[in-house]
Amino acid sequence: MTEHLLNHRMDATLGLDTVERSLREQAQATIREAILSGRFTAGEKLTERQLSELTGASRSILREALAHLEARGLLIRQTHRGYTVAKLDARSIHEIFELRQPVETLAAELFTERASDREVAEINAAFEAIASSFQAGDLRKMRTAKEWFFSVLFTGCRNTEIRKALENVFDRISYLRIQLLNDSERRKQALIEMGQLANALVARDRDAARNASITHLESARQALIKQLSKSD
Amino acid sequence: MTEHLLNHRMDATLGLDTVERSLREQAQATIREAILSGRFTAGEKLTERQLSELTGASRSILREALAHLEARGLLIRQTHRGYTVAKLDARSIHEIFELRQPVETLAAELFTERASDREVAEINAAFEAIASSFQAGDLRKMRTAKEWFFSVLFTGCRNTEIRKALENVFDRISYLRIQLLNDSERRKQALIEMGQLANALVARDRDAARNASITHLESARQALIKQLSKSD
DNA sequence: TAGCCTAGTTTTGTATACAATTCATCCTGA
DNA sequence: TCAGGATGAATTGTATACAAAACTAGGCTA
Repeated sequence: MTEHLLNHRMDATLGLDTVERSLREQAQATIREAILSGRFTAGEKLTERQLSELTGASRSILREALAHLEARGLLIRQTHRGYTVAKLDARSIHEIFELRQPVETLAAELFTERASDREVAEINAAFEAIASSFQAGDLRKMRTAKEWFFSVLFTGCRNTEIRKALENVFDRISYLRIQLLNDSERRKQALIEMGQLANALVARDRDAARNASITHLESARQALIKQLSKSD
Repeated sequence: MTEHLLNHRMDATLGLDTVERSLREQAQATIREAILSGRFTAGEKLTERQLSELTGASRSILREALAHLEARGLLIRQTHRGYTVAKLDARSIHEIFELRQPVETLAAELFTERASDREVAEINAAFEAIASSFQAGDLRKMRTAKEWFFSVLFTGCRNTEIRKALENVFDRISYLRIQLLNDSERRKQALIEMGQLANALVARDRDAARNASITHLESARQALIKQLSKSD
């Protein structure tokens, strides 16, 4: 598959090529992207004026978008004090992983049984995209490729509830992952573990997928905690 | 404990006695309550005028509240066509239970290890409230008591991520539970199963809690599916 | 009579104006 | 010097006005 075709398929899966969206949805997506990409840092205060300039939307639109993102846990609202980007402490991370562990493992298991052959192939392609962006050292691309991988995983497990629950959680930890991946040792380890997961998924081996998922999550959790204790 | 004191503690747990809330939060709560109580039926179209009358809020406020509830999955928005109450088909219910099963079971297990003695006592009180409202045949009170029970469970497991994930899901199936509980045979069965769960939680018996949770969920799932196939 | 078109009404989408609150700054007085 | 408060700017909370799209009903035509 050529690079171009691959990107096209990735965009299709991630829903990046839809054009017709309301102003509110556009604004929402813009703000979300700014947070996930690390342009806004955790705990940062966001004023409506600043966001209005960023998105080009008026305050009515903006405030709807903000209410939406608040409900998703990406923003924190304090009455009369506006919005700040949600911040994660060690405790929140612990809780998130406690939730992810059974849910993501279930998703991997279900994928091995329910995914179409096309999706299995796509998981493989997504993993290769992760590996190649790793080689290139392109962090931005790596995030997108990872999003693609998990998006296919959640689609293939045929359960939108799992998808929704985990997507929310993923949004909130994604900028942490950017920090984390600066640790190149950890990055290499993560790649190996994801490779094991990808292999198990492609082989439709439920038990192996389960084990790989558990291993990967536990190792990611420990690395995050370690990273966090270092930065504090 | 007197009835009065019991209600007081329940209100405290459910956060019903906070007074200072922004108009938006009030409107949000009012609409949410109207949906959960079955006043708005699944699939029903909600016009902004109607909601404005119900909540007394202006459209700005309303639309923020609606965006929030949409993000939580309680409402569906179609561009230029407004909001409708989210509808659940058999497939969605299946997916929800697939997610609930591992998460709620984990919550019960964690509760046995982490809950304070006060919370253990409160779980007991909540279960008694469920049982007594069952005897009285008071559906409204039964829903509140169940909310109380699960609220204590989620608090006691010391994981707000689990709480958030499940609260969303609970909101969306709560009006189904109202329908379901009209089946008095099922209602009796559910009470027995919840009693087993409550006992295990009070005894802090992790394995028993796990088993009771799994049993209860599986049985509730089957009942819901059966009920749903009947009503269609 | 059935189907389609159209005018009018309703509803949603968007922008803006005003009020209330918070925040920053600088001034005063001990 | 500095604690405290007055003042004005900035920001959020709330309401309303106007534009655009969708729905409705009634009449017209085949």
